[in-house]
Amino acid sequence: MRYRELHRWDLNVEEAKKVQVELRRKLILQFPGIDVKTIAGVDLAFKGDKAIAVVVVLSYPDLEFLEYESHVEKINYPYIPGLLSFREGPPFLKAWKKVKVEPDIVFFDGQGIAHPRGFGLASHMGVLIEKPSIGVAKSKLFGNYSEPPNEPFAKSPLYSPGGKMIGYVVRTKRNSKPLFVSPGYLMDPENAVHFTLKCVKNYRLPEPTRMAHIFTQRLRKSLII
DNA sequence: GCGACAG
DNA sequence: ATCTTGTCGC
Ligand SMILES: [Mg+2]
Repeated sequence: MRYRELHRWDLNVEEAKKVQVELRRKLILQFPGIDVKTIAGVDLAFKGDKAIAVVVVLSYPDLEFLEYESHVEKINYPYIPGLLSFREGPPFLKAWKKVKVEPDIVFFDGQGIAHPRGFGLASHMGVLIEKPSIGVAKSKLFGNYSEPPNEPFAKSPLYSPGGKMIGYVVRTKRNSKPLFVSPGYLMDPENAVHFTLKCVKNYRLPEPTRMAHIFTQRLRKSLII
């Protein structure tokens, strides 16, 4: 699959934040009513000085395995809250380049627009690969919310300090911590939650993300630093 | 200055 | 994210 090279990656904190502010104008927070037949999940693992990126493509709505691609390279950026895409973006894009089955939607393990500058990992990658994307994070980075009831499918809106609704806090499994779901690119909060829940089976994480995480750990254990 | 802080 | 074994509870 292809992607756009809109900026450099070897940037300091100030420059990286500037890129986020400049690129966020390209965001389209509306889902184009397309026919969804495939959904991809993305995740990364780390070992020593290596970053391991995995992309898994599943059929939709059956969620059957279609393709798995990975890429291993040297870690080139530290983890800085708010700048996750500069650490995980480059390895992911190289794995993405190897994908052959076209994904209609891509799930990322992190935030979409629920971000200090409205441009989290899912939004950033969505703009570069020009695909509808959704941010499915396991914890909060930005925003205010009230805890959703302890029932499967319960959800409560996530708001930015200014009062704008930027996503939903979703309970995908009883007695499990909720997920922070926000639209990345070519997506809206309602559809982001819709597709996330349609991809959930008997686990907290939606299948595309869960599968990508499993493969990422499997590859990590078979990797010799 | 202090607390928050995706992975 | 990673370091790490068992243990508690649904
Ligand atoms: Mg991850």
